[in-house]
Amino acid sequence: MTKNFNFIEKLRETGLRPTKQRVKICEVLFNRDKTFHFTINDLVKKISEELNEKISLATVYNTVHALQKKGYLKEISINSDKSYFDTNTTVHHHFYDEDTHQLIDCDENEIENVNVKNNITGKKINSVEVLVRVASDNQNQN
Amino acid sequence: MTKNFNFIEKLRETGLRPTKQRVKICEVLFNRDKTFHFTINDLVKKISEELNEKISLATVYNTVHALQKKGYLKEISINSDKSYFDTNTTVHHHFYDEDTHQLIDCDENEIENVNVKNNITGKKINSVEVLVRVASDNQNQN
DNA sequence: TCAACAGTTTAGAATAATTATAATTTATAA
DNA sequence: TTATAAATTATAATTATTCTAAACTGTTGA
Repeated sequence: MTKNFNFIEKLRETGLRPTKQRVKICEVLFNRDKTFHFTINDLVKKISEELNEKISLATVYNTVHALQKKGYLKEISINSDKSYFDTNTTVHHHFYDEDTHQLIDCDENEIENVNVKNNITGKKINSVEVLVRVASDNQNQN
Repeated sequence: MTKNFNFIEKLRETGLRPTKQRVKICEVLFNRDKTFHFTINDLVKKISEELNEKISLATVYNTVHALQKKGYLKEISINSDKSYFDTNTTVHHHFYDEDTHQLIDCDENEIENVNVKNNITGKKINSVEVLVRVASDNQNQN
């Protein structure tokens, strides 16, 4: 049950013109139960799988960045060769599975509040986020 | 006072052949008081500034990765367009100054131990690291 | 309703970081 | 010293991302 109207409204509210492509990208991103973690490549793949459509790479980049700038998406740095995005835009923590390269949200109560006792003078803290790297117990040589 | 012998020994110990280039890179990286945070580009620049030498880009990449694999360097992900490395290879936390794009080590006592209460089943925790993003108080529009 | 215009999309070129290749050179063990 | 395995190098290739300029589309207001 796809409620595109939602997205059209949402996009309009933030001053993004609700074009066909943007609405479709929003469908793929936000019509989900769970948070969606993805790279641009994942997203392009999903679009062609789920919608059977081709949206130009440039448009996907533009749209994702537009959504991010407007606060609908959050960029997450895990490794340096790719950008990950997260549909959960709140400040929250992650597990990163080094075997499968999967990113998993931490439940709020899985990590205690992190207490930063000192800060750089003259600066304000924008976010405090924890990355827990996990891997299967065996393959740890070399 | 450059003690290359140290590096020659150290490299040899871990099974890295102490070539001219590797020893020079080690000098630049490890003959410092403070932890050194750098991108490959920073490093290449430092090499040509401090040693007045040109080491091929490929060699710098290879060497940095070799050092990293052997545990002399640690890779850190802040943003996705570049790899940062850190000569402090212990598990520790960082401030990232979003204005200047500088990475700063947290002192051990600046952040309380992070308590991860739940883990992904079947996986073991490799590291738990905090990134505190800071920025100057003003420029926060858009 | 429709014209006009600004904002979008698009394919493809350009760029930047990184990795691969293959020939040459070097460190080291015998 | 010499053979050989490993390292270095310049350069090409690759990959992720951004830019560009032309074509297209959503929106505004006459």
